[in-house]
Amino acid sequence: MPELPEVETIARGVDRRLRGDSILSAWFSSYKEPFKTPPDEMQAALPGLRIARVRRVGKHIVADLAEKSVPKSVPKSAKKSARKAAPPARTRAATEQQLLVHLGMTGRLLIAAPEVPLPPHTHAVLSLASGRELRFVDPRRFGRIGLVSGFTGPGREPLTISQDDFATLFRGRKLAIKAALLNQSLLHGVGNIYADESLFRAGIRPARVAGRLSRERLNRLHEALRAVLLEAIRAGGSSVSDYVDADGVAGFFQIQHRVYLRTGEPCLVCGTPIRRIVLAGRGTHFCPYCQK
DNA sequence: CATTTCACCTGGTGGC
DNA sequence: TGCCACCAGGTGAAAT
Repeated sequence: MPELPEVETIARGVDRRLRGDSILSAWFSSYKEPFKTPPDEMQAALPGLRIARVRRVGKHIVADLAEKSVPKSVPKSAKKSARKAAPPARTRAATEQQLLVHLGMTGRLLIAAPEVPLPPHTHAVLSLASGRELRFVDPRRFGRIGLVSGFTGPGREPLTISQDDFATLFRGRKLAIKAALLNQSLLHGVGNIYADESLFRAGIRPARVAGRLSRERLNRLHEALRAVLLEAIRAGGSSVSDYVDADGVAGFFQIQHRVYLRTGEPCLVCGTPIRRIVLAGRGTHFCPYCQK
């Protein structure tokens, strides 16, 4: 399901519910695909960590994990502090762990009570101090979970990149602008829907060579992309709870697509039938009249 | 290096 | 109803 707006919506929902909770234990399925970090490693590392914050980076959901602060009333000094001189500052920042979740095409994060039966294709379950479980479910197994630190994502953020930097990304590139938009090491977070939708709004044919687009057209694309992503985030915000909660998979309240999956239907602006081609291996939808 | 193609999976849909 | 081809919002490895 997930491109930037969906992942943003999910990350916000999980953050609101789980921030401050901590991990008691972790279970992982026996498939190997979903894991970027060996499950036994995660199983060993996760218990005791506190979920400090959950946020989105590109299409990734990042949970910042912190050592559970030890209550001061239990000074361990009596036991061991004498043996090793403690390092002066806890410069933990560099080693701070992050749980990384990529939803692939069909991944879902669910928060449920333990007594709710596990849905089919559940690949990870974190038991939390609050008594709830965070579950990762993914039939197609394109999603990934891993433990990392210092994750910044493969590319630049479409919502915050400047017009100048946006234009620079495509300089000298000979690939189609649509393929460039999908390349996560340039911009991260844009997927097939919002690539098509932003190109439509900017009036640009998906097959145009990225490096040959005028600065003016790139500026228009920059703005169209921001606009459609923000609109989608606003629309998605209303259904976060349905998505994240136990078994409510109501899906997203999506904005109306203007070209995506509208092959043969009339363009909403000029009435010309929307055309579908395959570009960069993906179904690509555009209006042959409005997009030049 | 830049770019393209393809494999990786399961499930839903629509035609026959 | 059953069977089958095709499509799906993702990526990374392999090929070009």
